Amino acid sequence: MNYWLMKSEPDTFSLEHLKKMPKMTSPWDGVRNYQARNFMRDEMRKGDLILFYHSSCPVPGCAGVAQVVRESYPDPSAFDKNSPYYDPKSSMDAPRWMMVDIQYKSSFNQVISLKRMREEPKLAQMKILQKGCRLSITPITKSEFDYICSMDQA
DNA sequence: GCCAACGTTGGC
DNA sequence: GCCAACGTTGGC
Repeated sequence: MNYWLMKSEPDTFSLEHLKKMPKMTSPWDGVRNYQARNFMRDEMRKGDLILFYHSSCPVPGCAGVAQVVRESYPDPSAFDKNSPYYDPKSSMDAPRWMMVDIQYKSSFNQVISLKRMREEPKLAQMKILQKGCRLSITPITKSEFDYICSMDQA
């Protein structure tokens, strides 16, 4: 099993939005970055656990946990001319963009802020903390995942 | 709103 | 294939 951190802007799609969806599942569409696509296409497996991270908001940080429930398939928003994620270079025959479906698991009692994460030497290797990292999906280790979950009790 | 950092594009 | 220009991300 793998562990991931996935960023979302809560104004657009928050963990609460995911929780309120029927069946608490949602397609993770609109990713238009090759590295992030490759992670979804090649490495994400059903059952993988996800730290759901809120970015571009008053308190950026980890809001809770979600899980991969469907492995990668073509992102239909790339075919939709009316979608902001439309990409004319992606076709049904040769889909360029892939996505997965994720499901709500749990919310932390309080957001584990980016500020707190930076103060933890054990988390220093996380890509999200590296200067200039803009990747919306990054792999994390089980120990990083577990450690952040444990910070919720502290 | 600013701006550093990064990915993508496109001319050559 | 290089690289300058551009657009986007995201913390502050």
